[in-house]
Amino acid sequence: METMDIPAGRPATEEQARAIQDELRTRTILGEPGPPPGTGHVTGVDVAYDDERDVVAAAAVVLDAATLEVVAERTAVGRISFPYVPGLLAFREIPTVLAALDALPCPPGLVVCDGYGLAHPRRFGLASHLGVLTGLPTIGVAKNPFTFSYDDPGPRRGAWTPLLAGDEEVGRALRTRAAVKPVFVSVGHRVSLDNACAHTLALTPAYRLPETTRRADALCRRALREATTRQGG
DNA sequence: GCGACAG
DNA sequence: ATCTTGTCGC
Repeated sequence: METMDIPAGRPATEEQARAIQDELRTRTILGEPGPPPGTGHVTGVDVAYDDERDVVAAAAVVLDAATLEVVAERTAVGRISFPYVPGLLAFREIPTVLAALDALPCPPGLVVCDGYGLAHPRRFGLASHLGVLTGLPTIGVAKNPFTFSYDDPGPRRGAWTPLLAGDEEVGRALRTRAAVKPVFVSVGHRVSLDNACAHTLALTPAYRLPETTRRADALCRRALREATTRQGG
């Protein structure tokens, strides 16, 4: 992956973190469609924590978008740099995620985040933040609606409804499995909402959550277990 | 002021 | 996110 040219700056306070979000938000690109689903690479990133031991492990798993087979995977381990604060998740996850992405031996293509992008109190969630820092196309696929509202989509796979912040559409509740709770898709950087949903459906041939997320989740948990297991556990 | 609140 | 046993079902 290429080097980032934007100062990330680890905030010391929540106030500083919000100020960084407000500044970086102006660099978000929302006018591009993004890569077509089913082509190139699609990469899942996820993070696992051991707060007790102050250890965090991130994973990046690159899939072939056409076959969903694993092309490459890397992990990174570090210390926890920020507490979990709703709306400031990126500051907790991104340092280690960047390290895992940087270690990849091939271009990540589209990056799928476990969380939100535009659907965020200041319209700058984890996926937006990661996209701006790396320049890569990113989307967010979350398991919960956070503070946003939505009407339940129809029962068919592919059905969706707007995810709303008041009257503003910040994402979609998308049904990826028939009659199963929807996922919550929002754009990060350089991808349209239509395309983000198409990618999400392409990544969910068998389960509610994208294969990228499932692979990255399993891998970062394993990395965390191995990191803590050979220390003091 | 109180509760809710991505992971 | 993480703490945690069994259990229903394909």
